[in-house]
Amino acid sequence: MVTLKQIAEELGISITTVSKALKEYPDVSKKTRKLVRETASLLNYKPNSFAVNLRTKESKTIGLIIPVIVHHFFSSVIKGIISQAEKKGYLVIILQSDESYELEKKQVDLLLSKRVDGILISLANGTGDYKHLTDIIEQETPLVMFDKIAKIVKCSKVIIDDRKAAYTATQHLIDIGCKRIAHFRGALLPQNSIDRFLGYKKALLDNNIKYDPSLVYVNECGDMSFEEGKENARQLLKDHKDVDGIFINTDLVAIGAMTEFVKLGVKVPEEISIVGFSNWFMSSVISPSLTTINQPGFDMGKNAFKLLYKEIKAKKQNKLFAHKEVVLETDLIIRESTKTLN
Amino acid sequence: MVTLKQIAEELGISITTVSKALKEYPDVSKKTRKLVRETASLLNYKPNSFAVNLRTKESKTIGLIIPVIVHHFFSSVIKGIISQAEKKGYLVIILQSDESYELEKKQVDLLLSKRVDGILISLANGTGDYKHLTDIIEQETPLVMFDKIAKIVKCSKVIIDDRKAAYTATQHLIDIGCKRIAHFRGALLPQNSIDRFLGYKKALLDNNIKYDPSLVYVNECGDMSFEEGKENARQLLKDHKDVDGIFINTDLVAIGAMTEFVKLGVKVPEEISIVGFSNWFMSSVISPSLTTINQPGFDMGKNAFKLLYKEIKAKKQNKLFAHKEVVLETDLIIRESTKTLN
DNA sequence: AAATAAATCGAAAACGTTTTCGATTTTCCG
DNA sequence: CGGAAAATCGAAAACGTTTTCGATTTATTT
Repeated sequence: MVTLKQIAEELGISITTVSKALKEYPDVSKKTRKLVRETASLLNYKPNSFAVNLRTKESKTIGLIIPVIVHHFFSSVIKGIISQAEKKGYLVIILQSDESYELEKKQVDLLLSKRVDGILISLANGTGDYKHLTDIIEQETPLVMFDKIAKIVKCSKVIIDDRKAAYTATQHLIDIGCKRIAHFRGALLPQNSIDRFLGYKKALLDNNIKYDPSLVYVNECGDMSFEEGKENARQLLKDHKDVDGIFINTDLVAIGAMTEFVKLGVKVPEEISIVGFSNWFMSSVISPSLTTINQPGFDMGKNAFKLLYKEIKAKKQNKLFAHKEVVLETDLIIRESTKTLN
Repeated sequence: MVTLKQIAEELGISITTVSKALKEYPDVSKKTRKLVRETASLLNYKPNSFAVNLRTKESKTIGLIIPVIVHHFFSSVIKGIISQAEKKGYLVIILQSDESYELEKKQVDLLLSKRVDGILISLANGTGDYKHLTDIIEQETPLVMFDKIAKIVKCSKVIIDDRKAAYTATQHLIDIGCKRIAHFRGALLPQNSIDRFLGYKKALLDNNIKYDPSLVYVNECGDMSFEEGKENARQLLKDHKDVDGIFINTDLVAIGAMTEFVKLGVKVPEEISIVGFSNWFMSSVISPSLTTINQPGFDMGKNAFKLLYKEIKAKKQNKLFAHKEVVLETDLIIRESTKTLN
């Protein structure tokens, strides 16, 4: 591996000059600048990034922690982050928390000890304590949270308006004539889950529909899976014969439920209308296709990195940066799983 | 940020001793070892990884280049790689080539200049030149390729037996009575595409079915998308009225084709049987569900990292390591899109 | 108690870069 | 041609760690 020293010896000049020449310091004459550039590329010189990192105290690398990777929404987010990071010359290290608080804590420690320039995180469902996050902030490592956030933690965030989106979804069910609307809410803790539930509830109340807690299905230790949807669907049929609409936290769960309904002879949307959440690609190709809320994963990733980048830049210049909260637009995509009743 | 120096000053001993104490050198007394450990954790000492990298010439970080991220198979591979890397204390930087040779080359350069400890790669469809790969090997950076490989390049590989899998898929169509079997092969270049095509062809010949090139649909600049499947399906109906079975390179394309057939009133599997490839989760929940070849993404990721790890370890010990080629098992999953004709 | 062996420590170099600041050279102008 | 100003260069410190090897201390033996 060729170093500055070798180039210097080759040309009979000092390491300093070589370094400055390569960084186009006005300090060194055009002639030597050119000379250095040429022999550098001739020898195929590549700066030793380990040394650069040590010297500059930055690695142009950020860390990303997400609950799951094999997931349409999250992999879209990853893509958004990476594509944006690339533009600014940053690399991204990906870790997954597997929806476990303990693992999430460990991954944060790992990233901090690796001294990444910043951290992007979407919380695990089980995360209720935020010490590991405030630790990041205390160490002055830029942090931005996206999608599954903790409102308390003081940092930039990029989210959607879950409450509004859930309201829209529920209102749609009401508009097409549903009278008994259930909700599969997933876990209890995550902010999204809370907000979507609140949106659902508010839509009911605004339309003078009595809120019935027994219509809300919680899966405390759930994994938002296909199976979870099937189980909830079976349980729902046992508990309530009169439900004619369901707003479900996630497309995958919704698809599981729909599959189970079809299997048990319950017609969707004729007997039960279903609205999902996230707009997984899958939802558009199954039959019946799923009405859902579009959640812009790629955009969310892009915006998350952009915010992080601003924080990193501000920190480098010792400026302080007012944390921002970006709220992305969602929209209702009406497909075959919901139909006006008559 | 606390350094070895600060601990040394705190205890009135040398930096050397502190460093050795923390690494449990037998060289330093148990008493001072304990003392150092305690004050280190008291001061919340974290070794500066930049300095460690520079000194040890390794970063415990590997690079991963894949064609696409938002993709069931590839995201499974990512998960497999990350989970295995974590066990060995490695972090992974992910880059995507977006199926572009140019971008792939750029990403390789990036990783090499970042001096990652090793590189994992699955080739872009357009990659026909391998200079960038041999460059990696020449620089003595461990390299292993997976799934979309170049046979010529001398390095460890983990793949499936695409030819055999395609043969099995085609044989299944023949077994259920199909006489005119088409093939959507995707791009021309990738090894998988070639092998799957050869498997298809061999199955036909072994069963005394004449191979008809006009039944093979190539999408040179295709993206293996849902849309591609729809287009091919339409074209096929125009070209050939008598086709009763199709073996399709990828599930997503297969699902696109199936959707189009249903839309155009062609019954699957009654009129045309379809076999896909990869076993995307989606394939099990659509209707009709898709017969396909299961491709073990997670396992492939795990094995790829394991091989890379062996190469990295061998390199550190200056041993040479005979490149290995791991071939993973696949299996045919029969679902509703194929049915015995009568 | 002296001689030897064993245990424990630390000075210093090295990894390769960046940057400050002083030194030297060149240019320019009267 | 002399002097000041501008242009060009390089010595050296610093980033924080690891490791070699010699020095010092302690323990052991005769």
